[in-house]
Amino acid sequence: MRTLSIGAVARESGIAASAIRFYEKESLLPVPARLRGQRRYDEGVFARIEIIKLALEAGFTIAETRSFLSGFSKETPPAARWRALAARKLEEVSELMQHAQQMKALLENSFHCNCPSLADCESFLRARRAGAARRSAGSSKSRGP
Amino acid sequence: MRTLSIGAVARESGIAASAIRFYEKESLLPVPARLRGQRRYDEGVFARIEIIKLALEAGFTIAETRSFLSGFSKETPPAARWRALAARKLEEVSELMQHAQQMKALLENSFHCNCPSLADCESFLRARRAGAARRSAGSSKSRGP
DNA sequence: GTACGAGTTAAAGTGCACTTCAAGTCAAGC
DNA sequence: GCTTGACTTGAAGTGCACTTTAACTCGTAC
Repeated sequence: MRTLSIGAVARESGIAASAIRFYEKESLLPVPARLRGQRRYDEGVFARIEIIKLALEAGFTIAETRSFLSGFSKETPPAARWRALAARKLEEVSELMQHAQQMKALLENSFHCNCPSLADCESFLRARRAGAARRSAGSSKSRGP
Repeated sequence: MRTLSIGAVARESGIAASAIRFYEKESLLPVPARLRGQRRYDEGVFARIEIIKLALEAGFTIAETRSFLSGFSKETPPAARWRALAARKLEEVSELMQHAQQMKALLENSFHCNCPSLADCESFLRARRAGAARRSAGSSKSRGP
């Protein structure tokens, strides 16, 4: 059975060895077996790393990602806590997507619009209206990813 | 004509006064008029702040947001540079949205899935396949917002 | 046997987006 | 006149996600 060094995992997963060690220290990755003092990983580590990447890229913090991962493990003692986190994060991710969508529209429009000023820009006004609607509905102070 | 103090703008826009000063220092906001040494804003500042918020929430850095804003102003000398930035950012925002979408699916699915381990989880495997497809197509190292 | 490359550690450093602090000015209310 | 509250400044501090550094150990190749 093939086991991999940290360097091999770094190359194949595309994340730095220092980041892998950091994730291990932060308990995002399990402490792997050792061969003469060096970490040895099996293929399963890639699945874990993919989730970590996904979560971090979607704006989860390290602590949240840890919770998320523990919510997935065989033992889920504080199921309620995990569900609450998931629900909250689901909202945040949805918001993030809305913002990204608006920014995307703004960027796309800015190619074929020559508004003299921001205040006249159609796509910007649309985005602003959407933002205002969201704000009046109940909002958050969350900084994106 | 109503002019507003920094405190009023902070309250109405929902961003801290310290952040407004910071944005001014970073040239995201124009230097406003002064009344007895204190900043006086007109209503137009809210439009500007909305774009700044949108851009930052969509993962733009301060420097990129500055470029974005200058791309919108009456004078756009380095139009090519701006278009290049916009195109690049458009890609990044699209990627961000994909990641967010995957994470959303993962979160939603994790409510009614009781996978014994990550490796068995359908929604996770879907996400992983999507990720792998993207990776092989050409990728980035961008950290989200 | 020694140079090389890849790994190990704890601790310090980095970049970003702000916030907080310390020390001050100013106008209004008591 | 003195307090209160909102503002001013530059400088230092914060939290996060890593990276870099320094000093070290191994196994392999020459």
